[in-house]
Amino acid sequence: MFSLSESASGSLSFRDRSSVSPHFRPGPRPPARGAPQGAGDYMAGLNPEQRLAVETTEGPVLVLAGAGTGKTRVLTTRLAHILATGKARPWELLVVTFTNKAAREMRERITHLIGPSAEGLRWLGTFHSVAAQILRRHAELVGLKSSFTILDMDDQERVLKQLLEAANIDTKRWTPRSLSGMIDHWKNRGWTPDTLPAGEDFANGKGKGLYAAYQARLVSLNACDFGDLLLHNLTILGKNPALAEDYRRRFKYILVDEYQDTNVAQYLWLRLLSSSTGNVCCVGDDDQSIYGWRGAEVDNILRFERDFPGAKVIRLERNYRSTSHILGAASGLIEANKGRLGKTLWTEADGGEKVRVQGVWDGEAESRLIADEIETQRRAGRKYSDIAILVRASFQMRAFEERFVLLAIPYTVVGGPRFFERAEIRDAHAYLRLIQSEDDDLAFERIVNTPKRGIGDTSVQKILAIARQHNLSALTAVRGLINTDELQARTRTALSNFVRDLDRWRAMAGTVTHGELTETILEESGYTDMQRADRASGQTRLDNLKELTQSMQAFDSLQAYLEHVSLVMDLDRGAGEDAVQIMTLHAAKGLEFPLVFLPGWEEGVFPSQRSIDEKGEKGLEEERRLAYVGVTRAREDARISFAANRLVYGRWTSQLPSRFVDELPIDHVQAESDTGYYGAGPGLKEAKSRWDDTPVFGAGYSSPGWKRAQSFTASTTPRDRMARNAVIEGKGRLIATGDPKASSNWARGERVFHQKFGYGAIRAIEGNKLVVDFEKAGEKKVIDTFVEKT
DNA sequence: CGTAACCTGGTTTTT
DNA sequence: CCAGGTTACG
Repeated sequence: MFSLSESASGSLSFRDRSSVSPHFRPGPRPPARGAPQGAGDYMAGLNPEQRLAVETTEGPVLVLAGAGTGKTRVLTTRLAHILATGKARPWELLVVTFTNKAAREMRERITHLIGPSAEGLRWLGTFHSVAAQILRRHAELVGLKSSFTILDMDDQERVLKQLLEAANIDTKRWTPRSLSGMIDHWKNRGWTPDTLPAGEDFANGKGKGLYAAYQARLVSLNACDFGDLLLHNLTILGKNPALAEDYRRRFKYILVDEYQDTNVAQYLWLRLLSSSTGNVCCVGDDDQSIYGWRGAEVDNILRFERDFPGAKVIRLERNYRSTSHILGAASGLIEANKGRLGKTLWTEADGGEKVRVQGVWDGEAESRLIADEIETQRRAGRKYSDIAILVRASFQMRAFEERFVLLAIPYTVVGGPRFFERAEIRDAHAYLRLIQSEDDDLAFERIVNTPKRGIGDTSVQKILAIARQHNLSALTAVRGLINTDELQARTRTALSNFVRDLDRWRAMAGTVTHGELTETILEESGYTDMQRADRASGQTRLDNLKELTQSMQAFDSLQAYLEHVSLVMDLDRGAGEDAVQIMTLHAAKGLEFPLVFLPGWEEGVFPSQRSIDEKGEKGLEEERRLAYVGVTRAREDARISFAANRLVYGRWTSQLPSRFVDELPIDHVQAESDTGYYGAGPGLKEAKSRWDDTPVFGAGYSSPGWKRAQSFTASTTPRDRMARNAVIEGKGRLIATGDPKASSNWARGERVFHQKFGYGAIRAIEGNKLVVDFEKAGEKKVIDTFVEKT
């Protein structure tokens, strides 16, 4: 499945030959793709701005590429152009992306344009994989061996937990996870323990010390984490100007994809590898910056012209993906953001369907609505794989999955737990790592008693304590402990068997393939037996392990394989089948679908409460960009929905429609509501409210939800009527009727009835929200339009 | 040393 | 509500 090629210098490049569904291939449509090769031909079909972006090779360039404007095409053509005109040779180009998927796609497309010489693009990869390549060459400058291992988050947290415990810090109050987040954040900003600014801290003054201790521990494990790959680069290049100069001369042209998602460390790294007048081309879209929460600085792209004086800015604004209504809705939405460079997307694809906005009673009704619509579309000839459901958070996925299983609609969840994060895969890797490196204490801990060998926690702790005392690795310590009286006889026997097995496997390593070796280890260690005994999920895990041993065969060294796994490997699962795609909005970036459903546009869900609480206006703007990304994924049809009630963590909560719904320009939107929270105003004739004629939900449906909706429909309180007549105001935007400032006609202590919660008394009034003490359901916050006076 | 009750926290996620 | 982790017991 994976092919590996070794370039002259010994560096490795990987390509995944597995086929990928065509819908995962973004790219401009009208100009024919795959133009015939030959000098100049690669330019055919580019529009003037795209052509300019390709031909402006000298000096700093910022390409602002809006959604669906053919960004990848421009990037690859630009590279082809530089190579075809002989301005540089493949190994003189530095090309960085964020994801492996993007890197892989770029390599494929360049290969398509220029042929096999694309193999020479040694410095094309993710920030992290390129940084890892550089770090392996100079590892000794930061105290590592060039064979260092790269820890994932799990390992990282394990180390941190030990450090926290050693420092007698309450790991409940100060969790390893939050410390790991903190350290990550520091590394993202380019701060080492020495340069950590005052004020940055963890656990009341222990932050700096813990950070330093963690770094020291990593060195002793001959390991580094993801953040270190870049941070160590900064240290090495910063302290060795001659070396940095060397790299600057080497990289004649630098190309950066998704520049809006770079963090400070990545920015500094780029600055070290380029001069301010250098040939640096950054491509991005400030409106699609959605990774601020993990350190991305939109500022980097907003500041580009100041950072690189004389930089040329080229805007790609012609959209080849979506209809004008979709584009209009998305553009209107994003206009509400302040900090942006500004772009106006346009298309020649006029008309199409307006973006449909639908309000429903609850989450269940929402999934029912969407599932029904999918079936309708299916009958009309649309493929399942043309349809995507994009959610803000993964908890929203379950409702759809349940519904789809019920109706036998095929679906795939994109993202989710990753193959290499599964316990069984990590266990197998731990065995391999321990064979590879005696120092890998983390691997030792992981598998010393998996499967059970009678080496319990107390024994392991004792071993680790002794190892630390003598400054030895755990495994080395064990070799000694086998022959002393410090451990119980039974434990010693178990340990000595374990060590003997390890040594035998290590001896085998040279004589058999990695796949065979892994199979032998898993069999002889009893690991497979352990899984076979597990009726519940043992078979799945064994299947996963089978897949693992197979994909390993393609690598010619264990070291190469392990590097690939920790840095590069990701599997395209579920691609190719005809199935509805369910994924988060984040996972959808860069993809496109004919029909896109965007459920859960409710305050608190989207925008998510936390992003607003934690980051205020900045967080809100990022959420809005996320909404923009969501809408612009759609080619023909975008459907937004929101529910009035939702089950969150097992509790019913009343929901307000998202402010983003209000922000959609009315000209491009068709709105409907089942609950009356939004309705058809005078100007929205075509969006006939279902209130007046047909029952809210289709006939034949009979769940409690239906009854609730029915009785709710029948209620005629004044506020209900008001709510139904949602109005269009001001500059042609939908305005929610739930006006927080409307004078309340409720009184504290008043008895009310709620369709879902029953009878209760009003405790407090907050704008249009009431805190009600319900007799059965307890205290709840509800929207006033959903209760009646009794 | 292993299992069962209990508790707690709970976006987004790549490398 | 529910998964994962910790504590309390046998």
